[in-house]
Amino acid sequence: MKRPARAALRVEREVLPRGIAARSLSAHALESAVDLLSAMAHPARLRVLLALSRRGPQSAGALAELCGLEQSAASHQLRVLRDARLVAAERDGKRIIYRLADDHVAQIVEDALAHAAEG
Amino acid sequence: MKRPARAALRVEREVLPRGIAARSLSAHALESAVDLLSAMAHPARLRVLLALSRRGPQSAGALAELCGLEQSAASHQLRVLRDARLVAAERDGKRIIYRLADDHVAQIVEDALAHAAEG
DNA sequence: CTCAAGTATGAAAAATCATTCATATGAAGG
DNA sequence: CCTTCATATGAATGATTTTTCATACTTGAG
Repeated sequence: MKRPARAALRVEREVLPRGIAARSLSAHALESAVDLLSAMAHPARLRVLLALSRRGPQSAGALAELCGLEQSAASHQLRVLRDARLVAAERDGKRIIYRLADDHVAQIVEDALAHAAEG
Repeated sequence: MKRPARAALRVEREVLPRGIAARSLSAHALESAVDLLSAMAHPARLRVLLALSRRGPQSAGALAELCGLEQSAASHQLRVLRDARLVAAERDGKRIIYRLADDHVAQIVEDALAHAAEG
């Protein structure tokens, strides 16, 4: 650890009723970000996202098998991911094909893994 | 059932037929990533990270005020962040100064917010 | 040594989340 | 229709997290 010893120590007594951080970005954006992260913060769901990221769109059943999940469990997790708009679903005959909602999702997943790999 | 694969690393589940994910990603890395994301996936904690990212190192008390948290609550959340190694703490007199553990953390926070802002 | 400021900790209640099992829906084929 | 495959849903239980309150620790001042 390094010592700050500089201006940082001076900053604390500013009059901020409820905090700048609380206001400087919309509460909605922060909530959305939390929802996004919450949806990713689960082993099975992260696996699903990773599988979609690396192998492309897959059916619910294929994802279940790829990730070692029971059918029902997979479906529940996929619903969480869908609700959080991390994945999109499309029916194809009997199957339902899932894909990542956008590139940003893959980006965050990869960043998180990269960070984890370092530490 | 799972069968003994080559000893070595303890792989919790191996149900991926010829899975890229199975090989290229250790179960440990995935768990670490989940821990990282879990620690960020909370409104108060994300606010703390954001405050640290945008305003630099702060004392526990300053963070509490910036984020609109009670002392005890802030301390509990800071412990979660510390345990997950997202922040580092350093004592300075009576105060304890927190800072982001590394740039990767800020990166992920900003990515998540960027994504949230879009959708 | 005593006190106050700044922070941390522990325990218990409350809230949220995960897992499982059973059942329901919807699509295609006979 | 009836059956079967593929997927979703709901309810119940168990586990984990959050929140709050009270209290303890540490440091600098006097």
